[in-house]
Amino acid sequence: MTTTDTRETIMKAAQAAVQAKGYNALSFRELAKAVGIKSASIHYHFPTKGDLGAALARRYTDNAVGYFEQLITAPAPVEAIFADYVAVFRAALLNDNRMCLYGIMAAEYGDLPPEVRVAVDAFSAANVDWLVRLLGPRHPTLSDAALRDRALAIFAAIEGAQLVARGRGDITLFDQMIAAYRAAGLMP
Amino acid sequence: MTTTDTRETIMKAAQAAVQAKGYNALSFRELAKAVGIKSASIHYHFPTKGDLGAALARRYTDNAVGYFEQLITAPAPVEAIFADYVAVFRAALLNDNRMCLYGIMAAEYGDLPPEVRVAVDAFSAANVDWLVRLLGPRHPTLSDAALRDRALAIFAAIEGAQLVARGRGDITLFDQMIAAYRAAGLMP
DNA sequence: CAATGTCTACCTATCGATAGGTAGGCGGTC
DNA sequence: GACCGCCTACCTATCGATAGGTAGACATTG
Repeated sequence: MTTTDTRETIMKAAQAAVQAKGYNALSFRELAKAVGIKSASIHYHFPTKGDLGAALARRYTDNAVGYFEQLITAPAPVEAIFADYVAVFRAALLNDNRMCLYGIMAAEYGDLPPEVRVAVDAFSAANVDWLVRLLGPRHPTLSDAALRDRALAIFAAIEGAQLVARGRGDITLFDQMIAAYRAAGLMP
Repeated sequence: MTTTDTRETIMKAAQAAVQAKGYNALSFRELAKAVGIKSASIHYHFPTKGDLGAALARRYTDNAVGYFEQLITAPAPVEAIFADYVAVFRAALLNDNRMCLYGIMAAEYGDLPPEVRVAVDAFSAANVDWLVRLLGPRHPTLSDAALRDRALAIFAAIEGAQLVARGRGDITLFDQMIAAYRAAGLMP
């Protein structure tokens, strides 16, 4: 197995574990078992747990940014693009009732190594930036600050809906909350 | 020190620790140190960590329900009562950037003992019930189901705002998100 | 072309620290 | 004298991390 393959496999398994049980509950031994190597070999690829956590968050953000970029350049109405955006968060729940990596790491924020924190922060910033770009043309009267507040509020509402729906273990609740947000006029 | 006092002290310290770092990061030794007793003595009051976690969540819900009941019976406009409701979640952030106990435990849901899970679920149910009672008269045209969806969406949005504001370490962001929700018409 | 050195990607074995949990003793109060 | 509240002392399991080694790929050099 090449370096890249194993590194990828580790990150995939680690991300799944964090999304299911949190960063704190991620153990090198369990992770190694899932990958099929020894825990010492994880340290070869990621010297410390903080390195792994930060790499996870960075890759998560990069992947999201890439996909969002692809979405926003598509010749589709804002409503359709936004629906695809929401579907990303919905997909996490569909995947064995897992959380968005950001959401679960944000909850554990107080216990996160500094390098993981900055990587986590980058995800929310990227989402807000993207939402501002998407919604800006739709709200020409809003000030830049008000637009950013709106974007942040939308992002937070989606994260919250995920958090609550996950606790209930019912993905239809997520859909209903998104529908309620839309009905209230918070989202397109 | 009487049983009640120590038990109370343990629960206070435990709640603060969980709200700051999560249930998983709560350790009997650190907790004992904070209280000023030995970890074995914690086990006297709470045989297992699950017992402690469940007791924490139950008390948290009970306290909230009691306070909410007091709020809703006050002769005040819905807007004022709702503002007091939101202030409860704001207060957690003010208290050393901590999370609502529900929010942080919901995020760790996948790694929670069953008895803790049911106690956590009770909190969201209590909030939805209360919000339905508060907002019902305000939305006479909404069906029962739609009203519950709206209540759940409001609760989730507040939790999400707390989660995101906490990551940013900026309580004014929480206020701005709540303002954005209100401006959009999601909340009174 | 063969010997040498270096690199990758793992391994075994172990470290000190800490996790939750338990058995039994000791002093104080009713 | 029984019970309550807390203690000392300990257990097993697991944590992240480290040391040191090895098999094989690959390039370098005489």
